[in-house]
Amino acid sequence: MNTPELCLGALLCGDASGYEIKQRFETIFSHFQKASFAAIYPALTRLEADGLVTARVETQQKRPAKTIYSLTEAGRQRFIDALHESQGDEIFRSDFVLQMFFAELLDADKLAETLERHEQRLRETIARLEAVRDQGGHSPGQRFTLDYGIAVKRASLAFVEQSKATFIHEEPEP
Amino acid sequence: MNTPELCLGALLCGDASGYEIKQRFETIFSHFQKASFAAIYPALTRLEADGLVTARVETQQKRPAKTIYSLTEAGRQRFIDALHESQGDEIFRSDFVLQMFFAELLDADKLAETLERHEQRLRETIARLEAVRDQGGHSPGQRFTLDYGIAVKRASLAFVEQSKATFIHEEPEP
DNA sequence: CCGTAATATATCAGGCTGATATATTACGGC
DNA sequence: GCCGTAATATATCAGCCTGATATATTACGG
Repeated sequence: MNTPELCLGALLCGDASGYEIKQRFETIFSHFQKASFAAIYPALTRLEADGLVTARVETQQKRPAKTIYSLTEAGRQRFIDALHESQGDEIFRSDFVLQMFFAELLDADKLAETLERHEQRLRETIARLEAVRDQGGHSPGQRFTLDYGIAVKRASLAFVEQSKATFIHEEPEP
Repeated sequence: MNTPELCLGALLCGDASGYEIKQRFETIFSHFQKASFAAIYPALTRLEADGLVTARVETQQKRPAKTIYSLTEAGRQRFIDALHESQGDEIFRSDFVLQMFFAELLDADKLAETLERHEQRLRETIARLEAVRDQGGHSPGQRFTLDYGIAVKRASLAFVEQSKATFIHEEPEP
């Protein structure tokens, strides 16, 4: 899915400004999609021109004015169509795994740091997803995405923990 | 890591043409990195200009001539430096998870197909990684990347299998 | 003999990221 | 009361990258 289609999906969760759509990418979608402001704002302009969203300006007392976008019925249908046509493609790219591929070229110190840093990031991600899950109020689909993320990250963490012994050989204190 | 740096890594596994480097991205690196021809060829030209690789043309009896690239010592050192400086960033983007997030908007048929298609892809990926692993001859680091991929994909598969019942309600035959 | 696949390189349009810029307000510290 | 930092809100640009497409040659199966 490209950024315009993803914006339609974000707006399915409720009317929002470009800034608020970006926030949705960084919260509810954060573990499986992302988009930058530089992709979102032009996408919204284009979607409005195509009649898939409508825009209204909202002036705020204590904040800059914002342009709120709403899905039109055509926009809603377009997103549902895109969801049905999607092939469910996944992209995984990892510099961590690349580092491990060439583990023999890393200093012992750097290798240990790489593994521990990755472990820590996995723990943080798991904790964050669990916190969101435990807030409750999710649809079965939303719940699936959280539990799926947690299951996968836990498996990664377990594997890294278990592999540490193979790669890190503690030097005795001098 | 950007494409030029990744090409240096690919060349660490032995001299290669642009075409052969692409093949390495599709085999040994396939489960954690990727790059297209349109990124690889300009990268190699640039790396040669920077003295990080050398090029030689090799004419073949039964194939078009190819330009073989070799790492220079500077190129080797540059890659090792990049490996040490890398923050081990990971990118995961999944249209499958997006489909599940909005599972309620999918037809029952499409939802079942989405889950089964994803299951099948996971099984294929696991089988491919296991086949490579079972060929043997890998360094500990390479072995780690294969086992890590297998562990993560198995966890994904187990979770999807277990979740199917929640989302797919078999209609009795009419 | 024909079509398809593999080898080998190259390029282009378009999409996206990361960085940067601008303006406003809120808030904590001193 | 002042200053810096953070959050809100939008916008733009260079540069990188993908997907598609093009070209030429050879191998192979039907």
